[in-house]
Amino acid sequence: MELEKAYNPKEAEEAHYKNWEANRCFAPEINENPHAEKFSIVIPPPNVTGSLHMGHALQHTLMDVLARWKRMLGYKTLFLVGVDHAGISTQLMVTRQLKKDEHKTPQDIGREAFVEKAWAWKEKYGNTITNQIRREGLSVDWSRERFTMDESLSLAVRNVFVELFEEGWIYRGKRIVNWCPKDKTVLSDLEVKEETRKDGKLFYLNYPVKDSDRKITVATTRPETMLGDTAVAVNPEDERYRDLIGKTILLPLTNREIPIIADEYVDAEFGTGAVKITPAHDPNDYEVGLRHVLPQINVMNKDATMNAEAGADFENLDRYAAREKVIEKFEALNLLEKIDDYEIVLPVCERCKTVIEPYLSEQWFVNMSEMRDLALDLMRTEGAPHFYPQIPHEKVYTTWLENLKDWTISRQLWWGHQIPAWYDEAGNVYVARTKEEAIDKAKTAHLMQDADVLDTWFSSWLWSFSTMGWNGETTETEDLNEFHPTDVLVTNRDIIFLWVSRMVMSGLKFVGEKPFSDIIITGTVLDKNGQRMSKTKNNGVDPLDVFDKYGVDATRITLADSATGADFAWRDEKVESFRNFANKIWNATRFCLMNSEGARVDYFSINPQAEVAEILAARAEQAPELDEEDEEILDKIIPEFSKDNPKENLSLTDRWIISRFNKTALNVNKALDQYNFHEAVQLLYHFFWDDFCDWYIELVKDEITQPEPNVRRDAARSRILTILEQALRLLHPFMPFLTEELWQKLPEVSSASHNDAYRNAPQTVMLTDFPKGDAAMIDEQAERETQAVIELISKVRNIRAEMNIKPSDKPAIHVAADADLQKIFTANKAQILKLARADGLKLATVFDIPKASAKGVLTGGAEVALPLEGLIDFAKEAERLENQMAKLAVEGERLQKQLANQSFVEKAPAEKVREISERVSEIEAQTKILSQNIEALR
RNA sequence: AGGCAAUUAGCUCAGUGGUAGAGCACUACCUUGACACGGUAGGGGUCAGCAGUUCAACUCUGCUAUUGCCUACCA
Repeated sequence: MELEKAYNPKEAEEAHYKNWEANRCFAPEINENPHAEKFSIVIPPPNVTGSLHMGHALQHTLMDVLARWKRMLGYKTLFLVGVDHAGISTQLMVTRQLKKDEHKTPQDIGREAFVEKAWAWKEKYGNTITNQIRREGLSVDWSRERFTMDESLSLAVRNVFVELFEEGWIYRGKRIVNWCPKDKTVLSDLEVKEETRKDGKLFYLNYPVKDSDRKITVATTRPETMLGDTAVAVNPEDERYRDLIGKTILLPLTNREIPIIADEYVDAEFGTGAVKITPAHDPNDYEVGLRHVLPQINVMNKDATMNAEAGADFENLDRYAAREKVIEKFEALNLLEKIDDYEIVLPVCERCKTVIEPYLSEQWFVNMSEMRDLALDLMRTEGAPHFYPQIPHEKVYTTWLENLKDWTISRQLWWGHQIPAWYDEAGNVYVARTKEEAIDKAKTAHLMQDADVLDTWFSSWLWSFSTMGWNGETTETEDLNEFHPTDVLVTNRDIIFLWVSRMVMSGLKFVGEKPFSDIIITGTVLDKNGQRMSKTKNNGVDPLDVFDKYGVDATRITLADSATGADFAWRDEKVESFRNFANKIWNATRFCLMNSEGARVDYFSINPQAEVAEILAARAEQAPELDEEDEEILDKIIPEFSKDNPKENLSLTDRWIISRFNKTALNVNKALDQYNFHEAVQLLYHFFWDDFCDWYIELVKDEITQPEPNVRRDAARSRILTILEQALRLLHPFMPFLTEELWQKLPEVSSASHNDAYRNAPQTVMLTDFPKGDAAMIDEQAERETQAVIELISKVRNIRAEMNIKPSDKPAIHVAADADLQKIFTANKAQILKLARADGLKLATVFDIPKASAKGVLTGGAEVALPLEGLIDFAKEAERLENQMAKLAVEGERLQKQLANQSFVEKAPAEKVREISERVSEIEAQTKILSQNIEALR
């Protein structure tokens, strides 16, 4: 089979995803093992109006790596996907479209028609993000795809609302809330962001005191709110104003008299020490107002224009126009003290960036104290959920819970879950699951449902279990039994409060268990300058562009490699290097396939012990007529070799790569167990590139590429193919498309290593057995011996490069070494000569070589020399050796000093002391050889 | 204002109480039948600064500086 010269991701991506999805490979039911352990992840539901960004790509990659890994390990795996209905965003989109297409407002068409349009919008555009999730290669079970406004999930919302109301945790009340005048809805504290304005102003207004010629100066950033002032407050201890407390102010521009009150809230040191109090337009003033029983005068409409309460001069003016007009009038009245420049921090709407107006209105709230305590207890008693990284997230989470405030859950929107509360004509409220129930309770049919909907988070906080069929009435389903709690949640730190903590609280409250055991908080993907990506800065990197340019697999493994928990700057150079890695894998496979005739992928080819053991065990138990067949298999797999000691059938190089592979597999599993994605990627990268490509392929190349079929060649071909196949499995969770593409091209894979749980499933690498790594196959001796071969080759190459020997020149290699090393070098002579580009290998215990040679020292006191008659520059060679000696001297000196230190020898662990003295001897031995060699050159 | 984190090679980042690592970039050589998205060999770091604990500190502690994030905001 001949492959293209380079990997082309596009085709593979489309074909394989379609195939996996069509064959339902992602559904947990593909696992036929009734005793399989369970593994589940629910995706944080992206916004239905949204599209994929780097943060998603990062988190999705990690989730999919875990899901694919566990699935291959034989876990019955549920990776559940869905989107949320994004109340405000969707409403904005639909409103905009309505205006564009029909020049109408939502009010023009009415609630029912608007909601219909929103559903139509969702059907038409709402699959953008889910298609992008397919593009990413996520192994999510599409048959269980959920939407927060699905019937069952909506029922869950209603039931939860009713339960919390009946228990007294949900209440309705008039409060100062964060009001977005553009979206015309309340927002929770968490949906409000801050924006610093350097061009802000602080206005100083003079308020005349009644029956006096004195004035009190108050400072404000929002002068228009003075129209709603109902008091001026000073600190009770403030000498300057003490005599004025109890007097009244003639509030300019109105005909109101307002009291001067004393309240500790006022900081005498700040500003003028006197504060205007506007209870209907400021949260602090609201509190002051309650304490002093002040009237609350709301001077604004819901769109932040002034209302009739503001007076005829101001009615219908926008808040900013009103601000100017107030200032003009104060100036005209000679009551404007001054205007200072003032850097101001404004609260803005997270979505539309409109400046939030603190606004007095009636809303629904949840008192979270009971649920908060459940979550805090869980952390105290079980340490759950366990945060990765634990620091600092666990502390941030608990601290926030400890200071939890009530949650504003009503939203003045039409798109969402309408609040299940009805009012009779007298204004009494009836909370019920359905209108019928409400009528029963109210004993009248003349009921009006609350017009507001619930915060989108009020449905997504139920996500871990509402997606599995819990709706408050059905509370037990097979999925819940099998897959809840989920194993791990992967998300970013921005929604620890908005979502994570609330999910924990709802899980404990409604299903009596945590929603997930572990939670991975990823870092933020920054732009290449380390700046946060944002639409305003237009510095975002679109993952889809990256997919197009470098392939999905390269992007995924880049993200996994970057996932250490810390923020990181996105650099194209990095994904480029992983694109190169993908290409390396492609070409290594290409090489193996070019030389695959006569070979088969068979696990026993790299573990003949297992094969022999299995056959001998079968022979012992079963009828003797199997014997002939067994002999045949033995002959085929381990031809010509000892059947009594199968390990000897493998060459040193084979034992080495098998050891390296098993070590890598063990460590990759260990890294993934700890969610250490970076470590796993590094292990895979270096195993594949350094061990497999740079050394293993090169060392076995001659044998593999023999043109004539023979048993040794074919056995070697089987081994390299088998190791490659195992490596592809190991890489699969990170690079699903490339590995599938290549795996499909391998010669038939013997059944010996198939994953039993998926025996009736289609042939795909994603349902093979994930290599766990076998400690028994780690062979430290083989690693040491191969290291010696590698060191020898590298040393010769180093000398060649430093002495500028042409590639075409092939000197002989002289080695002085002990008997053991000589044996190893002899056994690998052919490879050494080839890779070092040499023409002969002369082994001896003691050197006897021409003076004109370049020499090098190897570990263990062995020496290597290249005779370079006529080529060598004696002075240059001496200099080269002296440089090496100088380097050793620096290290030796430091270590000598350490050994000379009495307290080091006494207090340091004996092993450490021994290690260092051994190293010192090694350095001394090498130095001696080097100086002899230098001497010989003179 | 309070809290937290970071500071390691030119760049982006790993890492560990016991001789500093990767990728990219850089230098020299190489179009050798898997791969130039490649190969071979190299150069490059007082691990922000100061003090302390320790036989030993890049790693632990404290302080300082710079940067970033979060929380709360005073009109």
